[in-house]
Amino acid sequence: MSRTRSVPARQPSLREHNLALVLHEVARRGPASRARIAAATGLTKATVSTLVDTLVAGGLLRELGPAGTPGVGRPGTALALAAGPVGVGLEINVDYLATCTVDLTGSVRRRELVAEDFGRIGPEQVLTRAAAALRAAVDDARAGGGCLAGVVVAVPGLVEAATGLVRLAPNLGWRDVPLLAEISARTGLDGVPVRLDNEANLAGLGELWCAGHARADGSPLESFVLVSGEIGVGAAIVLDGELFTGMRGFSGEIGHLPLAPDGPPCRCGRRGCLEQYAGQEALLRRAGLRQPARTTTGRPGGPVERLRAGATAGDPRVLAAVREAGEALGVGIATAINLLDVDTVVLGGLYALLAPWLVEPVGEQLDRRVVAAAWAPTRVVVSRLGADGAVRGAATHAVRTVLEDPSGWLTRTVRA
Amino acid sequence: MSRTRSVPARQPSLREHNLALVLHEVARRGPASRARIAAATGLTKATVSTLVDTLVAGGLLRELGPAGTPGVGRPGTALALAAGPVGVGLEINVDYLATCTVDLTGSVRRRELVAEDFGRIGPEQVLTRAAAALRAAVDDARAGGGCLAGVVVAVPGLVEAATGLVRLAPNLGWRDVPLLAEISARTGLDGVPVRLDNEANLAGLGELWCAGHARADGSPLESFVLVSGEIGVGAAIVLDGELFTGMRGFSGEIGHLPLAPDGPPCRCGRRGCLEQYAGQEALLRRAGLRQPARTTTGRPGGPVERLRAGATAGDPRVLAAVREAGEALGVGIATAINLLDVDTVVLGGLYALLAPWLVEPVGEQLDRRVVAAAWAPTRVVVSRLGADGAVRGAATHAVRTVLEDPSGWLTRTVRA
DNA sequence: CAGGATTCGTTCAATAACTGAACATACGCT
DNA sequence: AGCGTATGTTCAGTTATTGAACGAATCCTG
Repeated sequence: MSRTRSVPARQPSLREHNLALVLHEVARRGPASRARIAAATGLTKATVSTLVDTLVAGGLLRELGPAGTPGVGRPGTALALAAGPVGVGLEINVDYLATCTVDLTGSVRRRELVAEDFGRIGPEQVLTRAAAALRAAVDDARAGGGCLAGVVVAVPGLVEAATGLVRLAPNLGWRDVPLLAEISARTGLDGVPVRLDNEANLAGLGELWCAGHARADGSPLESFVLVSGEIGVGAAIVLDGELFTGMRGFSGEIGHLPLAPDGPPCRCGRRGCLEQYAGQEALLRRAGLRQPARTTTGRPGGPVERLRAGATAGDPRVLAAVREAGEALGVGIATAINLLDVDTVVLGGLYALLAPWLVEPVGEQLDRRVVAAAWAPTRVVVSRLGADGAVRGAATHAVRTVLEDPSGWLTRTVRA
Repeated sequence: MSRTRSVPARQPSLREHNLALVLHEVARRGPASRARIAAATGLTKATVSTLVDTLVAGGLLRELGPAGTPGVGRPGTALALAAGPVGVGLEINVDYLATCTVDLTGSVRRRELVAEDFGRIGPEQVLTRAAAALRAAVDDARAGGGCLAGVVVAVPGLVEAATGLVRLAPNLGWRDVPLLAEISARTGLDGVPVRLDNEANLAGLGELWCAGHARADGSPLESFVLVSGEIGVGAAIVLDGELFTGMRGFSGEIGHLPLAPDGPPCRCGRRGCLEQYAGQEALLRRAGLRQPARTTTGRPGGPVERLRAGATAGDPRVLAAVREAGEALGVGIATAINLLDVDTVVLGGLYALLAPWLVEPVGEQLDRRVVAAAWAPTRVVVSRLGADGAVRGAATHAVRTVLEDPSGWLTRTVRA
């Protein structure tokens, strides 16, 4: 936001701002007439009319025809988001590859999931498969007449968005992989913006945009921390409806929070990290379940399902392990909340599946450890997208650029 | 920033933005001619001229007369910040009360410090003294012809900026004190905006604006975490030149980060909190120095000075205590950095005074525990304002509102 | 020392975009 | 059928930036 400050505001800046304002209004509150939009935004009916004209001409809004709303007065013609441009999300994970195509309205146009163990084969081959899957999604989108707004790739690990590098993805066995360059080279998507982000971060955005969470007063949930349990433990920080990525995109690394100086040894070289209590492998080990090949969240028959089944059946070892994980997680989340002062925690990934057994121990720790708990009560909710969050978030993130800057999008597509 | 999105941009919005742009340019890079400002901001010379006219008329800029810069071409007339409006900061602390008056250029007009033990007397009396000190500062500022832009009050504790309440200030023994209302009632400053914030937060802003820190490449330091050691341990989070306060202003509570489940008991009811290793009282106790009356940072002859003297003299108990505090602090800071991904830590308050003995252990822990350390090296620097930070930050914060929104300031002062 | 080169700041017509009011349109109600 | 009401468009008016032209002030050069 400070970046905006250093750029001059010319006349067209007004237009840009107000176009986005109108489009956002429709996106948030659904179809509405010009008059209603004017009232809601504070713009004049006249202005809204001209803005709507350019948005309709640009394929971002469409008229629904005379509204059937009964009432006195001339009925307005409702305006809704046009399907218009689409965004594509690609998720590369340990044991599957997923793509997702989403249009402006947020509806999913296409989903694909390729299951395969990617922890075993090298980055080269994974990237080839990923590029093929992406290519298929893009071709399909274009065949369907959609204009491609962008692509966002989700990877579990330490991701440097600015350079497009995957710095460290322990579960994939990657280190300093130039993912963006490789993907671009293998798909040849010229002119299409391709971005990269952490899987937990994108799951956070998915939860923000696609899950329809609401606070107690009905307003949308716009600030929260999503903790995502996989092999590691990651967190997405969403503040005022925006993802907080940190200076280089490395925010939310909560997995190696030290809990006990003499706890179990961690692969990071220290002891007693959160991951050693609440990570997937630790959880399985402590629950007494056999350690299988590395697998992520919630495949049927997978290890997490067995964990869930054990908990449901009342297996005392499983219940104890999950409770301990919940307590450890609660300590970690309390630390994050003390630092960030957000009031909502979303349990994601693995934790969404184990939520029934986690909510209580987590909540207990929060009540005990959040310094401002007396004045700022915290809420624990469960992810509604589960393992889908990251791809959904990625695809929506891609198409959302149009919503954020319709003016830029319009000029770009007119040029092309 | 999302808040801005929901408001229509009218014609005057351009003016507001560009006025701020021009004023910021002068504030950041010092006196400059109209032509230079135009080049730097990207605005036209014509536009800059009219903007400068209104800023000069409003008393925010002044002409320095023909510039003596040698060179071909007609010399420009340099424009500099006018002293113009002033901001007043008031700090209420455990053993002193401080006020500070700062003008637009950032220079301190007046400082006052009243030493007294405020931990012993109730809020009522403290507020009366504080109001008197504030009243004196305001009267003095007005007598000097300055127009008062605002007042900011700094308090060590959990502060709810939105309501003006001090929720919890353990060192003062306060709980749910309606500070803003009380101060307003006792000073009768009608029409002057009075705000409230946490002492550590304001020290962070002081460091941001008044200390002239620079990164390795010479650019100003705009993202950092300031850890401030007093009786408790607090942190200010500054991101992209803006203070991050959290949803309700409770961010940065790092003092009760759990380090060891079986560590020394803490007044919060749990064990092994950071405060029990790195807080002032714990530090004194562990160093084997007598526990005196509660006193804050760095009064000559005070306990912190004795600590410093002990370390300088090489007292092994003191050195061991300080090193342990540094290690504990390092763990806490590493946690914050893993979550936030900032690259600089500022040691403030007590820690600024003990910095020579802290930098090494803190740095060691950061190298070991920051997950992204290999790609995102962290830097530890020392506060340059020390105990002055909070008042300076508060006063500057007050006057900075004018810099952020000159247009609003101009209309407000014309009305008055 | 006169003329050219160069940079600074102002003036003025042109342009972009929002506003407000007036007006035509379309519907429900009596 | 006619009135009241809400919608959407048209048009003149206002605000603020732009671009180009111009006078002003200084340095450099022959």
